[in-house]
Amino acid sequence: MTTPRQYWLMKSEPDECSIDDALAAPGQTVPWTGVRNHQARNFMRDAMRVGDGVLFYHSSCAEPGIAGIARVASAAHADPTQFDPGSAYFDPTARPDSPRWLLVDVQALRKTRLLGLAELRGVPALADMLVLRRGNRLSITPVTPGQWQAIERLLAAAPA
DNA sequence: GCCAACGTTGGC
DNA sequence: GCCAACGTTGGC
Repeated sequence: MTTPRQYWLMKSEPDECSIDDALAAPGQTVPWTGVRNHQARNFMRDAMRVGDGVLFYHSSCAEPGIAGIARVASAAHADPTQFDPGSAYFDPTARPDSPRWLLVDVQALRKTRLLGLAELRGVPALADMLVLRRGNRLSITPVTPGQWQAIERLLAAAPA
């Protein structure tokens, strides 16, 4: 029995880790540190599998949108920044024997042209995409196979 | 800087 | 368990 491949959108602030930063990292792989939301954490813990597709999204920046394609490269494991008093993500309530916060490693596969929110909102097949919802704040959201294919079609039709 | 949306906190 | 206050997110 094989687990069907799943797809995700993961937000990163490019000031912290852009698609270029991820591609420049050893193995093009970065630890997805700093998730401090239970729902997003639970997606990583309970639903993500190595090899799942990832839309690498730039948020809180001049040009928000999908900036690259990546894959989930590890199972969920403890996010070390929760134990680091010097980190902005330090969580004094987290204990090493029972970490509260998890991360997965994400391997960048390629940079894409920036698919901005206005363009994405113009694609009927993406109308229900969670990241396009008003008030959406969740940093990791599931993407349907149909949405993933629509993104691939957009990129194939206009690669740059 | 503004502000809508939503999560968290804490008094009761 | 309710809910108002507050903090954070994130596009604009």
